[in-house]
Amino acid sequence: VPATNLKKAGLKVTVPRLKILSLFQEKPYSHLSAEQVYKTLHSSGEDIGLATVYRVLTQFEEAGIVVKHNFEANQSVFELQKGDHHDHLVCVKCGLIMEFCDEVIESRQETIAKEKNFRMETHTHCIYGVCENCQD
Amino acid sequence: VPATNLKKAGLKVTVPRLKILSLFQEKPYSHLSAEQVYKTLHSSGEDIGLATVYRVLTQFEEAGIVVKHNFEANQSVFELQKGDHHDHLVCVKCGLIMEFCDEVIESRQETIAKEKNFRMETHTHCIYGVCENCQD
DNA sequence: GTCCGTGCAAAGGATTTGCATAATC
DNA sequence: GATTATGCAAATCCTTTGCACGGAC
Repeated sequence: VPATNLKKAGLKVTVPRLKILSLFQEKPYSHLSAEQVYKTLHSSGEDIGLATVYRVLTQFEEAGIVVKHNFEANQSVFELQKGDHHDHLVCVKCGLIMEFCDEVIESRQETIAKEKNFRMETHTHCIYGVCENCQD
Repeated sequence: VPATNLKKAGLKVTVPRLKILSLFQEKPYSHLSAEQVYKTLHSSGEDIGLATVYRVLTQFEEAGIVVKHNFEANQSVFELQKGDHHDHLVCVKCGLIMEFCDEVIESRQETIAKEKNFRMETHTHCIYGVCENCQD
């Protein structure tokens, strides 16, 4: 029901928006760069401009449909906002991305922000290392 | 003793490297972008090219003298490697960066990695929000 | 029909690189 | 003196923007 999701977000239903949203919904755990989205669509025969991909991803982020991460300095990646909050484990060998969520950490963070009179809005927490398969 | 630090890292002692290292050592808690380093040096009368600033910062990072962060998508910031580990709070209004370190969070992380048979190497943890001064 | 969305090409900003000169050891 | 570093300008990469056309409602 990608069309419904778009309407709910106050976005007109257009081909680029539908295709991009479907791409993320088909693989809810994928973390894609704008370039990857662009190339994937093109290899499926879709003729969607890279500028449009950037614009749509930005709109999706503002609408809370996707989340943007800057795991690496040179490019951002996007993943579907699945409703839950979670953080990431990233394998530095194979690029595998796993998710985790820990209540103890979540509540400690709030305490820390409070202590510093800081109004927390979001946070990112990413553990880098080697996944099970890459440890041979 | 910036010159000693450079030699220990296997880097020739040059004016740009000395000046850049001194800048970080004078303010051990500063988090500076390449552009900020460049501008600060110029307002002190130093004539150091921006390309050199980038090259030196990269070398310092490889030598473990500074740490690079991608808090924001569009530019990286660098801070002195002080030996300790710590994480960050970033003000989304004024860009202020504060540091924190929490033992509870640190140990929970290790537990999480262990549960997933993941060998943790590093991690980044960044809380975004509004600092005391920007809350008016 | 109006307004918003898109594609393309050009612009923008951060970072990197090529090359001749200048500095270090 | 040989080698490495620097400065400048040009190049590169990711991302954004201007504009005329096409599509959604």
